[in-house]
Amino acid sequence: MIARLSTYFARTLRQDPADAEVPSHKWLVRAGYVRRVSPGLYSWLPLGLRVMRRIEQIVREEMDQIGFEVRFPALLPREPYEQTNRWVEYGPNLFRLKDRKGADYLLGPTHEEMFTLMVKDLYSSYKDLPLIIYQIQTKFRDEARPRAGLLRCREFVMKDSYSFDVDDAGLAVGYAKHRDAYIKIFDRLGLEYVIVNAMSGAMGGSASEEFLALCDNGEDTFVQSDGGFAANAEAVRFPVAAPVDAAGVGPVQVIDTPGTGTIAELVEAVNAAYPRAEGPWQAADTLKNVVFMLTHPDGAKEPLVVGLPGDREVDLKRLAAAVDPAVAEPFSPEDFAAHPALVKGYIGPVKVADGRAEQFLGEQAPARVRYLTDPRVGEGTRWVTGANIADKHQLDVVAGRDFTADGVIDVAEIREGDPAPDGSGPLRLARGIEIGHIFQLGRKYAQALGLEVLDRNGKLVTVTMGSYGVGVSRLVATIAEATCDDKGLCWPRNVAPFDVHIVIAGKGDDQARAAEELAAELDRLGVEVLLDDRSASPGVKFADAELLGVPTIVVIGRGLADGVVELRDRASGQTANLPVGEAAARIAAVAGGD
RNA sequence: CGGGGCGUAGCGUAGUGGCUAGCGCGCGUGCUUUGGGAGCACGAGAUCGCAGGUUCGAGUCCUGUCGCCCCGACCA
Repeated sequence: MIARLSTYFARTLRQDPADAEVPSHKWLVRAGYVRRVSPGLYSWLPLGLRVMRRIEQIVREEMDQIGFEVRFPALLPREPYEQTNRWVEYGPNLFRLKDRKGADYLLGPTHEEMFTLMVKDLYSSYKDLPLIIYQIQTKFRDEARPRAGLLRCREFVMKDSYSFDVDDAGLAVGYAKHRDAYIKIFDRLGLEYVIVNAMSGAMGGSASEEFLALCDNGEDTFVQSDGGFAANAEAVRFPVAAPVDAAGVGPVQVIDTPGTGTIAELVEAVNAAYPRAEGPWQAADTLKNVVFMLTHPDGAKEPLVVGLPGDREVDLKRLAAAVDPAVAEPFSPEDFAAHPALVKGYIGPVKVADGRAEQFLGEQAPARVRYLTDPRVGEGTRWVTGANIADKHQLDVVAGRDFTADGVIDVAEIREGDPAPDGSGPLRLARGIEIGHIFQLGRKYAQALGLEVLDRNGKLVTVTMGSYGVGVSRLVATIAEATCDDKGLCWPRNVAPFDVHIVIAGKGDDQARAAEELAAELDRLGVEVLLDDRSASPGVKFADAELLGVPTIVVIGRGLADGVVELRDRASGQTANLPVGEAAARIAAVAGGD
């Protein structure tokens, strides 16, 4: 096809929109691909739609290799979501509405229920399985804070698919098929990405993995080692430190440390009053004990003390993942008032009474408080820590000798250079955009909705499921983010809105005629052409061509007198002159077509 | 929900309580121009987010309200 810019429904902006923060958002708006309607809601202009459709098509082609495309309504009745309890569980993120009769509806945030019910409707035997079905459809989530343009929206296009199997082995196969399909999709899109474990170690192996496109503007933090380890920062679990010999360590000593509510003050005070032979005390020699108030799903409240080396902070996101489904909040002044045994700034696991050290936090605490320690607090490690008395700390508190924690909690911040849990080298921290997620769901939805089939013994078994998502509209922004430069967008060939952007850079009739002829010839060769036939000056047209990001730009201008047109590669900036007679064939060879 | 910032033409913005709200881009008409965001002339386009209030007089001050952006909380 040939599209003419003089009449094309698009408008480029010369200045950055005031509300655009990330590059993808800025360029997509400036180049006339999308418009913001409201926070998290975007309208798609022809250029943007063409890119999204091409991405969608790549996703579809790979999904068709493993499953069947279907489509459900976006507007859904409450009932199925009631059955799986998600009408309640999904909480405020669910868009809810009523029809004229007052019946409850929702806008689908994801479609497990509908897929499960459709399979239940059609299938009833193990012989029908395995099955993979998918849809590419608009999803709605009332995000607390939409952000970063198209990266986090309230309405977005997602490919969601679901696998159905009689047993766990089958589920593993469906999961692996999706993993492979996603690798093909993201490779075809030219994205740099990592596959990270999304869940905490307890669940084990491959139950859930995320595909994260590398991007500094991404919302997810992940860690990576040269040895191949990769995980979501929330999901990393470090091994507990091996026991060390503490035989030579003297008994716990209580020391005076007035006014040392923070680790920095403590380290300074201890160095001044109790210098040691091995060199100055460091923050890492202290055992910091941080209190949180947990709220369990049933509403019950419980204090939790986390013990970790004093040079580390608690990472609140890692904490949230570790205590899920409970919710952790910092201990408030009221909480401290209600728990006088916990002396703010001086909390420790040991109490010294009559010269004897005894367990305080954990088992023997007066009002039992759960005490969990960082994996670095291994048996035999020796610490400076709070004495549970205002203005007093303790020296030579040894883990395992003087106290035993109730367990391990790995919520300390991860630092660049920390060793990978599997020994594969130092970790690097990086950010990514979640573009895909694969997840072994299990039987939750099948059970709730009664999806059972007869097995080969004639016995009813509940089907096991997987759910798998790709953020299609998010991919538009992700690719833009990954490929744009200081001039604008720069699309990979297989998702670009057009194959070739022809700029008429001269005012002469011959140039316009040559451009039209070239466009027509390219069109015959199956190349999709955007022809800038506007009467604007060349500078405007060059700038717009770079802004729009079509990978191949052809300039027909002053070179025409010498019988050549100019071929420019948007990404590399390289240019070449082509004889007019050969131009169409040579351009079609680089720019593709049918 | 907490913190910070901002609402003036399609976009980007200026505007000590005082004349008819200014500028750039974009838009229309005409002439000139055409290889890196052209020039000249004329022109259209704004109930200054909304509602109250103070004042002889409010874009400007006060109160309320709505909306937007960023950080965090929350959330896939």
